[in-house]
Amino acid sequence: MTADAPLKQPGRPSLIQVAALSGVSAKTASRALSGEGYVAAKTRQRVHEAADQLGYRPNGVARDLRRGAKASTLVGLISGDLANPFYSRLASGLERKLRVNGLQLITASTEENPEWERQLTDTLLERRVRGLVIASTMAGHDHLAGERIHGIPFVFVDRPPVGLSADAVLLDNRGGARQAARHLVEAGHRRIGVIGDLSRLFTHRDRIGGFAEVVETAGITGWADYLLEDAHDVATAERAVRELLGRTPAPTALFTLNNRITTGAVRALRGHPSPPALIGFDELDLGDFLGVSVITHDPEEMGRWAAQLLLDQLFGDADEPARHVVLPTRLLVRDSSERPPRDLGG
Amino acid sequence: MTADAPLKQPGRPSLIQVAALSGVSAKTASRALSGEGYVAAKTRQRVHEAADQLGYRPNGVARDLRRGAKASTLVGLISGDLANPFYSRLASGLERKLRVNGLQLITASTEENPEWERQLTDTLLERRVRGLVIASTMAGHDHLAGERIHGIPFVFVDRPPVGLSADAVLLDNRGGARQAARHLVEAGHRRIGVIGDLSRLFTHRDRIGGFAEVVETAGITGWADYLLEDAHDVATAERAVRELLGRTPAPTALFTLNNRITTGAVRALRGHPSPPALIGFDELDLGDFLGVSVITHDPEEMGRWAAQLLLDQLFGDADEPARHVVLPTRLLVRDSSERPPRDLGG
DNA sequence: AATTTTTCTGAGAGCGCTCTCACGCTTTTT
DNA sequence: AAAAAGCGTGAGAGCGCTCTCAGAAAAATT
Repeated sequence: MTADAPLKQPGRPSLIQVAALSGVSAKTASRALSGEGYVAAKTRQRVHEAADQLGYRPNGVARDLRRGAKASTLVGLISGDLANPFYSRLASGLERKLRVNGLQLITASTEENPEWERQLTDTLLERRVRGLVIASTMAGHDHLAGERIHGIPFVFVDRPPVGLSADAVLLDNRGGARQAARHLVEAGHRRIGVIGDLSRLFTHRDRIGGFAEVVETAGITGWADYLLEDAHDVATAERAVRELLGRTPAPTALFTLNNRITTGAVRALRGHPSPPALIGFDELDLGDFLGVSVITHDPEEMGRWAAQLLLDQLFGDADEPARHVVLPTRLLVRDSSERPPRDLGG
Repeated sequence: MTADAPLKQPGRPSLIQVAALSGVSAKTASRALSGEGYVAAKTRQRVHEAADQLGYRPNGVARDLRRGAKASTLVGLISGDLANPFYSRLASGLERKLRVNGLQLITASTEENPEWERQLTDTLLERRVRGLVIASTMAGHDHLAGERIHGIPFVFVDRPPVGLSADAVLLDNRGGARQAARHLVEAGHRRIGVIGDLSRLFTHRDRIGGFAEVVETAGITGWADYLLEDAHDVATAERAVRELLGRTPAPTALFTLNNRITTGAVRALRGHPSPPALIGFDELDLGDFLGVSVITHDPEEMGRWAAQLLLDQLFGDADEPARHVVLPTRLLVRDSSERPPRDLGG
């Protein structure tokens, strides 16, 4: 079952056929259907009837080709994982702001696979979407270098462009991690387990960097022994946390570097007699309910900003230099981080 | 800031220019870049170098126009709310199955707004995607009547087509609701609060229907007094549950008709001295953790089936009649539904 | 009555690509 | 030696639409 099977295509009616049936020229039919220019009322009606009768649907591909990319109303969002509430909220903010400006959002998921990301960006760029918003999982973006000049604007979100100057909306990952670390250190924790996502991701490295700053300033050495990386899904994170808690001495606190990992940690800590303190990056769906302290931020706002930058590129001065927007994070203290450090081991 | 601002388009290089730069005809350049047909090795290289130098990117719109819709690799998914884990899991199953068949998935969200759904389907159909998967929020689908014959295949998911014969993948909503109702009734509950989504949604009506069957057979009258509808988001659901619990007599059990509503109920029940039994439709993110009984099913499987039906339409016999696939549900009993009915009132 | 202006329509070109058809060159087969 | 087959390339058409340009008919102005 491959792409060459015999598929029959009865052929859709074209504008020409609608025009023929209603006894006018193609251009007049076009005018009647698009509502542009002068068309006599009864001509318009005749054309519409013919179109309905034939089941005509305009060919947007041909229209786009003729009009050029600037006519398209589609904006693409490429993200790693749509199931992640962070991205779906970002998409939601983005979509709303685009919609009020007459643009439609379509999204595609790469599942953090650079090869698929490349294929998807290529497909969308070749299809001449109006603009592209990318949460990239790739190490470099040289292949996009020509795009900005050549017309299709794009904006990076969550993760910055590498080897390329382009608009971006980022989070203050470093600052957020510092807030979390400071909170734990000030509560007296010295052994803090850190569970991170894919180590190649920029956000991840920045968060570890912020954490490291604070703990090293506090004179804590050997913190890296309690660092586990590449826990990309909930199950892996859960296992990583169990592993950390089984050590001697065990960490008295945990810092989980994104929402999925936090979820895994919550699972691992369930029913634990003396759970370590816990603080996670990203808000959690039932975070308040579960009493989990988090470094929170506003994904919708990130989406809105991405839309704004895109709109500026579309309708503003094309010669503007690339802009970076950095959004703040906020420490939200709930129960989970208030557990004092109890020294169990050595 | 509208769509007519002065936007400068330096113009992207076309195949013609690549051909000119490398001293060959357009057709040869096309062959060299697409890797099809015979091209001398050094000609191919020359063309590729010229393309790189100019920053050439093929115009997929023109290619699609020339080749016809059958060349496209894009399949669209239109759903009500991508942030809902049900849809994102569905999208995930769909995407994977499409990908191994060389197709790419793009998704668009309607936020349950029929007008936007219409716009998005139109846009995607006009852009000649290869196929369309729709979780429709519309009351009728006459406007799609011509599509199946005219070429672009589509599959309905979660919600059936109305006024139209088309492939669909549905859930056994009625059966699932019966399971839930039976479970509660057999535990002795007589006053069961039911909180539902938008009453116009097919899934919703079917679930209420299944519930009604069971309770009426059990001789329970007046159940509709405890039915609250149109709780489309978590907050509304939470309020609805509080309202129900404040009544005299209060319901001894709750049946929440989808995951968002269940989440709202969990919130409302937090810290309640004697919470009613609870069972929800759809699995919950931390359902096992929270101990919430649910009617569960497999959204990924639904996505895979949708892909299968689409592929069959694309590569199989075009004259096949429309098919409907109904997927089973399963009762998953956890703590929340084991609370016995205690009579508080009347 | 002659003019300008407004309303309505159509012929023809062309967006950028790939397809059909054709021609020449080289290598292999009869 | 000729014919047949395999390679490598290009001219020209056309996918379905909208644009430019232009012309005719109707309405409004002098």
